[in-house]
Amino acid sequence: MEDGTYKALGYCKGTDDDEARQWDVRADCDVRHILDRIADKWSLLVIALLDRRTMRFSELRRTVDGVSQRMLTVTLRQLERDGLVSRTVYPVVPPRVDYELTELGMSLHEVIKSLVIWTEEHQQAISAARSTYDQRIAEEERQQLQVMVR
Amino acid sequence: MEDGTYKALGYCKGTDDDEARQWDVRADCDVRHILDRIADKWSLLVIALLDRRTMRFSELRRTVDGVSQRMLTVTLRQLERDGLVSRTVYPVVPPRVDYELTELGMSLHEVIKSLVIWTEEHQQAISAARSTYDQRIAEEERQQLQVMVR
DNA sequence: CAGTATCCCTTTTGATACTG
DNA sequence: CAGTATCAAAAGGGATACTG
Repeated sequence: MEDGTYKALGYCKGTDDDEARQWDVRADCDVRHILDRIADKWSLLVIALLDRRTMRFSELRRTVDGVSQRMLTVTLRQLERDGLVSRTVYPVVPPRVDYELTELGMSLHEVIKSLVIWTEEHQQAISAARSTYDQRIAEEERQQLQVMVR
Repeated sequence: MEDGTYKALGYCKGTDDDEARQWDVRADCDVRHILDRIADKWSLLVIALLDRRTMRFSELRRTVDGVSQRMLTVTLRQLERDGLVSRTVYPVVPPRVDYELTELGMSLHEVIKSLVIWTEEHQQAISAARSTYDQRIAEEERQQLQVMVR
């Protein structure tokens, strides 16, 4: 549960010949760590689904479909910590907790939306590429066997 | 090494009350699986760094900084399989292999570029949010202790 | 309902050694 | 150089039980 301690510090090295490349270049620690969090399976989905309206925990649990209670809780906590999602607890008898995107979260949502849309638009192309690749590999392996038999 | 077998099939359920939500909604298997691949730490970085020019394996290894040889290889293979990156082997004596984005990869690069830029632009905001959150939690824990002592 | 805490298994990843 | 193979360590994640 404790965070703040990052395992791989191998990233953080001084900038050397940087500034030469286009833009990402100074992949310093902060950006990398934030990207790691955002480029997370569940984070991405939660932000993608939390579009403009609040959702209750159970609603998210059902919507994200496949996420365990534990993972959803962990993910939401991280997003809350990063200021991307706000959490509102209503002190009613069957507990009720609402989640919604913050301003920051909404700006990220736009970007992630593009990513999801890209994926939807190109899933055919990717599937096709995979088939082609798999076939090529299978073919190559077959030929390898031929060679070994001789 | 064998792929094609996905662990969690819990995702893939029929569409029920879908179509009601904004856009992600039909988070069917394909899109989810592709997103999982793209929203990967190393994939993201490789695509981000592979901007418009070819790079050799060793160059990528140095640039991505922190990636192990194994992970870079695995990542590049996946990207190649997905048709996002092309791999060119030169049959020279110290082996030389060039990687570059395909058309498909370049279109994805644009989207990922937005994501990286967003991250760069908002890293301050996120850091601030984290500090605020951590302080709030620490404060709450302190108060919890107070209660328990009585 | 919305969690938290634990246990435990699986997947991921890094280190190391070896090869064309 | 650009991998592949193997193994051990670590992180991720599920199942279950319990709580305010």
